[in-house]
Amino acid sequence: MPELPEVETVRRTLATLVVGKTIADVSAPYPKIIKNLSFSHFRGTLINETITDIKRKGKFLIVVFTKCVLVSHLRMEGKYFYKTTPAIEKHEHVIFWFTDGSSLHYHDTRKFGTMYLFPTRDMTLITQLEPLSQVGLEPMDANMNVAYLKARFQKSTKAIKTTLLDQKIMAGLGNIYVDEVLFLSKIHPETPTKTLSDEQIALIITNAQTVLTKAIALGGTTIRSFTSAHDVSGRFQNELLVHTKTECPVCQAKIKKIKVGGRGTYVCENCQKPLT
DNA sequence: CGCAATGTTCGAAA
DNA sequence: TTTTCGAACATTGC
Repeated sequence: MPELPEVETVRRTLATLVVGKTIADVSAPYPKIIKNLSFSHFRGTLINETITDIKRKGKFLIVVFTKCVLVSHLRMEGKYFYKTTPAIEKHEHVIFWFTDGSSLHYHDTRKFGTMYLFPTRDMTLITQLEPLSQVGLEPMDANMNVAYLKARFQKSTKAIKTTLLDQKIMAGLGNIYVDEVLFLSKIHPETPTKTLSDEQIALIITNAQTVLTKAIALGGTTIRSFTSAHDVSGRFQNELLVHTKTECPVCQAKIKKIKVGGRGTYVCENCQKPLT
């Protein structure tokens, strides 16, 4: 469940469940999820730590403890399950056990997710280190504007969809929302990035803000139900205009499914003018 | 059996 | 040297 709105939904849900909890122990049936430390160092640093806040930057979840910070990326299928019974299920790779007997289980069928633990709570410092240092401005950031994107679009011959999926440039959009944003902006996903006009760049920013804000308000998008029960399900899937669709809601033309940068892409070639 | 899947990264090719 | 492209990561479900 991972584009910005889904991660934000997880952040909000988790905050109500685990802020104030203290770690009694940590186990990791699949420690490869942890990237910057050995599991024993990870575990040793977290034991006795209390969660004070949960933040987010782009698609990264940031769990703030008393003296350390956990940065977690869900990639394609990462999920957190809060439990009051100790059973460990299949695909749960890292488990945080709290002193009150409850626990937080990181579940990820494809094992693509990542975790980084920093032994400090200086966010200014952590933000300057990998992986957060690579995160670009979010569409709703006060500093996001046409000049910022234009400077980064300047020399790129890549398809605009591929560029918008690059988190170093603009953070937050993933495969679903980028299709929606380009549809609303009437821009074909294969348009070479550097050929976009200022007006089109402005449209991309406005529409990205609109789409993400609305998706957050609706708790994100839940399409394709993966294994298991408990899952934070959103309602934005009912608002999708092109992604997963077969007919354009504006002109009724048939929506095409193409491949852009290796990703399944939905486009109305009547509303989103193809190149030349 | 083959392919695609809400993501990112790394090596090879251009 | 820099940028682009596609395979790879690991697993499941259609």
